[in-house]
Amino acid sequence: MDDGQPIASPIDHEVTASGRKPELRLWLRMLTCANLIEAEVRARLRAQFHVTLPQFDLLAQLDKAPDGLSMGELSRRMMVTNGNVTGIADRLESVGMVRRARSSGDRRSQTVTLTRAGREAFRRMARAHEAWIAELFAGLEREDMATLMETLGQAKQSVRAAGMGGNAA
Amino acid sequence: MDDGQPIASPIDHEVTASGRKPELRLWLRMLTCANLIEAEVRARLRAQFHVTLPQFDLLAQLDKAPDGLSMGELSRRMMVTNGNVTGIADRLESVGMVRRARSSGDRRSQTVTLTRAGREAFRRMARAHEAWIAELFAGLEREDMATLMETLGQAKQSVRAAGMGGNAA
DNA sequence: GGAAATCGTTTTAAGCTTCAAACAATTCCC
DNA sequence: GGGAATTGTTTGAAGCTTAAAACGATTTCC
Repeated sequence: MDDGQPIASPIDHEVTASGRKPELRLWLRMLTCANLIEAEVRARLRAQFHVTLPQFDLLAQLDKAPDGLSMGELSRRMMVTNGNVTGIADRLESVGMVRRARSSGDRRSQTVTLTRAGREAFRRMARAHEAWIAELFAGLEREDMATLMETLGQAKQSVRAAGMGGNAA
Repeated sequence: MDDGQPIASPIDHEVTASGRKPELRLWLRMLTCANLIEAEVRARLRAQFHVTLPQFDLLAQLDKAPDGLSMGELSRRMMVTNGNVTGIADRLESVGMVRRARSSGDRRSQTVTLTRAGREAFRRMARAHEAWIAELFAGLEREDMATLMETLGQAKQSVRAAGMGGNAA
């Protein structure tokens, strides 16, 4: 046989974080938490639907845009590079989940749409996905969820502010 | 020139999340937040130290283990697959940041250690990294940080419990 | 002592990701 | 109208990631 260790769970940076600044510990905890969930979702998408997480993300964008999206628009919405979208769309197209067609107005542009099969498959996945997430957070008090939502919102704002100010043009 | 859109920030799944279960919205918010920070750190590590995030993670593990670690132990601590560590260590070795040596006791095993240069470089990075994180969270109230830390801890527990029960052997 | 199982690591194939460069079509602007 | 800049997409190179298979060394256990 082999010894392969199938699913390697995500990084638990936290074990490492004893005598450090509280910001760092907070970051490591958030990262661990997000990685745990992401790994779980990724594994289930793969096992139950034979799709990768980025593929699921792309399908989700298209599902919300009945008229389809251009590659560039997809790239913006998913917030990954253009080249990245090209590859993901290629694979989804080769499986018949999406279709690409030259846009009428602008011949540079391609419009990507869900095929019927793609939409049906995605709907099934989305239902399951929503249930998984609820399941993963089931151990959380109603109130804690609200608190988390709120404080994460503040964190997000803080990060965006700092990221802009400290970095961008 | 070219048109390349350099840094593509991480996915803001949130825009997409209106009429959904609160768990889903919470998850999307957490993901956005983590992605924003990760992208920022990744970009800064690259720009200022010419290192990738996984490389930084590996160095961090070694820095805390003065006697070095085996490949397998690194893999466990970083919680990624063995093969993954092989590649990251290869690259760090080729740049002279780490060294690999056959273990004395067990000839299957390799012990990876930081070189002097590797350790010095890492220390510089770690200092900067800690400051970046503090900077990114600077907009957060002291109290909110504590709350986040606490509720994220609960979330982590919930996820781990569900991940196990719902999935593993 | 030797076959079988296990363990530590690397390799391989497939996919994701970025940045940068290349191309083509379009728009700007004179 | 025609050259220059811009825009939409793809391609290429490098690195990360996983799962699965391959290998060698070691341990187990008869």
